[in-house]
Amino acid sequence: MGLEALLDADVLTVARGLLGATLRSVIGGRPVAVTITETEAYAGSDDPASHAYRGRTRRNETMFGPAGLLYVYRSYGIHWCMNVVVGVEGVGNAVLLRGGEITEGLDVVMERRRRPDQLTDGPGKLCQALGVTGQHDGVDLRAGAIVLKPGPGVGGRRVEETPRIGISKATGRLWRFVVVG
DNA sequence: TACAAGATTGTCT
DNA sequence: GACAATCTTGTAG
Repeated sequence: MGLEALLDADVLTVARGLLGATLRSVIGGRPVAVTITETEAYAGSDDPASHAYRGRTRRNETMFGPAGLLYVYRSYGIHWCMNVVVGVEGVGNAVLLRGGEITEGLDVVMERRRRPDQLTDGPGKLCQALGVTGQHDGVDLRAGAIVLKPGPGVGGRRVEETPRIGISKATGRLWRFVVVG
């Protein structure tokens, strides 16, 4: 599936479809690329766990923009988390990127993160690895410092569906997708 | 205007 | 396993 078609699909379909896709950033002249292995879907006004549930605010404004934008927000005042905005403009659907495997720029990531282990096994770490911060909120993922391109898929690996992490509402929804292995 | 809670992570015990 | 760090939003007074 091409990127355009994927971004137009249902948020759950996109969350699953982004597994195996490549996310590449060139920030400060240093390229880093990862294969996405973990995502979570957030469905705007229909989802009590979503930032967009209570309507549009200054912070989540990007979520209501057109599909293909990057929504970056600050978590617990310290970390950055990134989402891919999907669906129709004005709805507030987005897919949170939680984890990936580094395929390019490993040395850059090692330098950015103090610990050599656990490089990209969480949303905050993934952002730090790629060099993504709040100044990248709202950038277009088709062209710019950060580019998203659909991959060949997850291959033969199994995909797990589990409840989302770190939320207290709507935990019954299996909207987290993880590539096993 | 004040305060509690949150899509987290790193450090200390 | 517990807790601090630190900022934005929503709700209460």
